[in-house]
Amino acid sequence: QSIIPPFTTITTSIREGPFMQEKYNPAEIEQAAQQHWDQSLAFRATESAGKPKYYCLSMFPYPSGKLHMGHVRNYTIGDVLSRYHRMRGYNVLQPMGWDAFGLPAENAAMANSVPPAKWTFDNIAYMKKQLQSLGFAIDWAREVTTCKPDYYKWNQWFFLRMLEKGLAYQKTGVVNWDPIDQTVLANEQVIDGRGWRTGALVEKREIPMYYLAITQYAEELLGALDTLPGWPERVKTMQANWIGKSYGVRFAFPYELDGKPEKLWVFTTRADTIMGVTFCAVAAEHPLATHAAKHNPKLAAFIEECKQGSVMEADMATMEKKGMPTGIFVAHPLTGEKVEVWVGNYVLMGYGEGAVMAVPAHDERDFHFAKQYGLPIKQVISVPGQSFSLDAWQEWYADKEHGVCVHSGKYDGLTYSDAVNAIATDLSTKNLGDKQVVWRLRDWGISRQRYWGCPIPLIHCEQCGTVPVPDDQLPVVLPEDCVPDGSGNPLNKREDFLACSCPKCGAKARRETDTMDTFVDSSWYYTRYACADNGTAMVDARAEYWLPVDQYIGGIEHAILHLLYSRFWTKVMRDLGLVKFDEPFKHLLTQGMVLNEIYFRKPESGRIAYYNPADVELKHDDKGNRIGAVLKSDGQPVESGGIGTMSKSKNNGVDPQALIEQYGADTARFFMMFASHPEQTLEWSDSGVDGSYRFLKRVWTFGWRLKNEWLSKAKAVTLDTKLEEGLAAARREVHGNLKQANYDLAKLQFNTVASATMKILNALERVPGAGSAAHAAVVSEGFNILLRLLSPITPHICHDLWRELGYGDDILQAPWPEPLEAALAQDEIELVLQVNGKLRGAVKVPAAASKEQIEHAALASEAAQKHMEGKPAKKVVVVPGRLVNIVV
RNA sequence: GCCGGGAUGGCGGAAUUGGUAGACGCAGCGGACUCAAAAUCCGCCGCCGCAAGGUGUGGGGGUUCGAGUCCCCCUCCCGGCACCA
Repeated sequence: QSIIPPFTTITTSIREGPFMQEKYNPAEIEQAAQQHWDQSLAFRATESAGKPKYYCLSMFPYPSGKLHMGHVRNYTIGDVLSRYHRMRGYNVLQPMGWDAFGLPAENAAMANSVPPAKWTFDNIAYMKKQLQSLGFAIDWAREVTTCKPDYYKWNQWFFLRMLEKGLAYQKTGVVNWDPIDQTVLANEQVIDGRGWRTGALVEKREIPMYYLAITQYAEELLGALDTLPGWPERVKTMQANWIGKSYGVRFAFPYELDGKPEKLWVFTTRADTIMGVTFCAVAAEHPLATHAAKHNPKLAAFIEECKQGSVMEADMATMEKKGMPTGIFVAHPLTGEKVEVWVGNYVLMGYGEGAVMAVPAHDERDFHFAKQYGLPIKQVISVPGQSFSLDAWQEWYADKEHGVCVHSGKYDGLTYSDAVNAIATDLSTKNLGDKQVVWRLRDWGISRQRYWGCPIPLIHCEQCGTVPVPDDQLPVVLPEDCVPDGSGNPLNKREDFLACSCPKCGAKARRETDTMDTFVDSSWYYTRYACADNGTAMVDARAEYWLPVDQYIGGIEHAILHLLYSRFWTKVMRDLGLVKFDEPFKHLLTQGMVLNEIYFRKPESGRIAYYNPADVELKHDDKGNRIGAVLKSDGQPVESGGIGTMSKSKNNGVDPQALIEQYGADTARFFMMFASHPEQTLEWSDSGVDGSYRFLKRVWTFGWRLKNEWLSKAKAVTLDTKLEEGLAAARREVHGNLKQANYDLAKLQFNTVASATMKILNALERVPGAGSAAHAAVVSEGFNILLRLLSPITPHICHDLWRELGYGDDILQAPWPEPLEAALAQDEIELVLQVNGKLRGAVKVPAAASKEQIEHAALASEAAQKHMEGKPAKKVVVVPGRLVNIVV
C-alpha cells in the first residue's frame, strides 16, 4: 500500500533558511519548468540552424480517451532521445499529432449518442493536456490531426495521383458480412465466427473496393531492407517473410468443359513433386466449383457452407480442413493421367490462382486431407536411410534439401533444383507452364464501408461511370455531425453529402461513401510534420531538410503493416517527385508492450467478470511465494488469468493520470525507463514506482545539502591533484558509471542508464570526508554529472537543481557529460581466480602486469595452492582485466 | 496453423555479447531514530547446509579450460496474420 502523500498535503516552501532543505514538491517544480520551456519556446524547431538535424518521432496516438501506459512508455523513450541529442548538439525536431479517424469513435458514438467528431476532439484536448503535463519536449506548433480537412485533403489528392498512375484501382474483395445488421464487420467485430452485436453467423461477401498496388513495389520493399541497418533484425525478418518472395512454377491442368478446352492454373514451389499429384483443390468461389455445383445440390450446399465464417487468415489456417469432389477431372500436364478436382475450404480465392495441386505424399496438409477422404498417396521423393509409410506424416516427406525424385520416370534421381528445372522446361515446351516468381504480399485494399474516415474522392455518374473529384474541389469534406447506429455507413443517408454533379457531364451524380483505411492516414503523417502549415501543397522543401526520420519509436505490434505501408507510401511520393528520400525511417526502436496481471471470476452462469489488479490483494506464504489472490472489497478469492497487455476488456489497465498526480511526471518517466529494456515487454508493478520516487527525493535532498553545506568549499580544490584513495575511488565510480551509461545510451538501453544514475548517487552519498574542500569538489563534480545524465529522463527536477546550484541558467544548454580517463585510472586491479573453471578467490596485480606476471601471481596465491591440491597446472588461461583460470 | 520474439531469486530486471550469475530497484527480515506511527538511515537477503561446501539462469542433450550467452531437441508465454490501432 502506497504511503506517499499526494501533492495537496505538501507544506509551504522553506527555501530561506541556510541549512533547511525544501521538501521535494514535484507539482511545483514541474509546473515551473514547463512554464519556463513554454515561455522560452524551448522546443520550437526551425530549419535554419547550422547544426546536424535529428528528427525524433514517436508513433502518434489514437485519441481513445486518455493516455495509457504504452503511450507514456513510448513518448518517454522518444523524449529521452530528443533531449539527449539536443545536449549532444543536434537540431532536434520532436512533433506530435493524432491518428484521429477510426472505428472506436463510431463505437463510442453508438454507446453515447455523441458524434464521433465531438468525442474525438474532446479526447484530443484531454490527452494533449496529459502529454503536456509529462513535460515532453514537443514542438506543438507542428501538431497534425488526421480527421481535419487540412490533413486528409492530401490523402485525397494523393489517392487521385495514384489513380492517374494506375497505382490505385478497383476490384472486388472479400469482407465479413453481418446478415442481420446488413453491415460489413471489422475482423475485431467477429467473435468465434459471429457478429459481435447480433450474434449472427458471419458470411463472406465480395464487394467492389479500391486497392493500392503495393505489390508493384514488392521487389524494392524487400531489397531495401538491406539498406536499413538501423532497424531491428526481427522487424526486417518479419517484413521479408510477409512480402514472401518465392520462386516456383505456374502451370495448368488441361481439361474440357462442355466440349471446349480449358486450363486449370495452379502455382507450386515444389514442382519436383509434380509426379505425385493425386488430386487438385479449388476455392469455393472458383469458377470450376461454381460450374460443378449447377447440377449438384450437395456440392452447392457445401460451397455455401464454405462461404460462412470469417475472412481472417488465422481462422482459415486453424479450421477443420473439409472438401468435396466436383466430379470434374483434369489431365496431368506431364502424364495425361486423370486427376479429380475437389473443392477445399482451405483454398483461398484471393491468393494465387485460387486452386492448388495436391501431393499428399510430400505436403503435410495434403497428406491429412488425403487420409481423411481416402484419396491416393503416391511417393515421388525419397531420402536415403528413410522409409516411406502411409501410417503417419514424417517431417522428411517434405525435405527438399536431401530428397531425390523416385517413381518419377525420366526425373528419377534428380535433386530438388534439377527436378524443378527439368519439369519447368518440359511444361514450357508443352505450353502448359513456366517458372514464376510469386509474392505472398497482396495489394492493399483501402475501402472501408465506414463513416469516420477520409472520404474517397470519387463521384458516381450514371452516364460517365466513376469520375475522380477534380483537384480544385478538394477536400471532399466529411460531415461531422453524424451519429452511426450500427446498421451500415450513415453517409448513405446524408443527402447533403451524397448529392453532387458529375465533374464531366454536369448531370446529377452520387458521391462515393466508402472511406479510406486509417492506415492511409498514418502512412505519411511524419512527412506532414515538416510542413503542417502549408495549405497549398502536401509537402514542401522543409520535408527535405527534416526527413527521413532519424529515430522512429513505436510498438512492436506495428512491425509489419504500418511500417510496410509507410515505406510503400514514401516510395510512391518519391516516384511522384514529391520527396527525394527512399526510406522514411533510418533507425527504428520497437518498444515492448506494457503488461499487467489479469484477475477474474467466472460465475456459474453469465459473463466472466474481470477485476483490476489495483483492487486485488495477493496472498503470500512465509517465503514470499504467491499462494492466492482475493478481491479487496469482499475478501473472496479471484482467479488469476496470467498476464496480458493492458486493455479495457481485461480491466487490467493502470491510469497514468493517477500516477502523475500522486508522484509527478519525473517519477512516472523514471520508472518507465528503469523498469525494463525498452524493446522487452514491461510488467507493471505499483511498488516499483515507490522506489523511483524515493530515488528522486534523495536526489533532491542531496542537491540541497550540496548547495547549503558544501558547495561554497568546492572551489578551493582542483581535481587534477592526487586525491586520497577513498575520494579517488568515489570519483572512479562516478566516471565509470558515466562511461557505462554513455555506452548503454548508444544501445538505447535506458534501464541501465537509470541504474547508473542510482549508482552514482549511492557513490556520492558515501564519499568520505564531508566538510572538507576535497569532498566538496568530488561531490559537486559528481552531482553536476548526475544532473546532466539524468536530465533527459527526469527533466524537471534536473532543471530546477541545475539552476539552484548555479551550474548554469538552463540545463538544456549544457553539454553532454563525458568521462575523464584520468579519473578512471587505477594502479592495481583485482582479477578473478578460477581453478578448473570454479571461482576460488581473487588476485591483486598491478594494472600494467604482463600475462606471465599474472600467471605467476595466480599460481603463487594461497587460494590456488589450496584448490590445486599439489597437482601441476596443465594450462593457465588469462583473460586480461578479468580473470585467470588454472586447469589441473 | 504460419511468421517473429521471450523465459534468469518472492518480484522487475543486470551480466561490458563466451569469462565472478543475480548489478540497480521492489518486497521481506533485523536494527537505529520516535511516546507512537509515517518518513529517513544502517545491516541481511538465490536455493540446500550448523559449517566446509554443494547447487543454480524454463526442460533435455552437446561444444568449450570456461555456457544465461553458441549448437540440436522439447515445453510454456507474448506480438502479428492484411477491416483494432
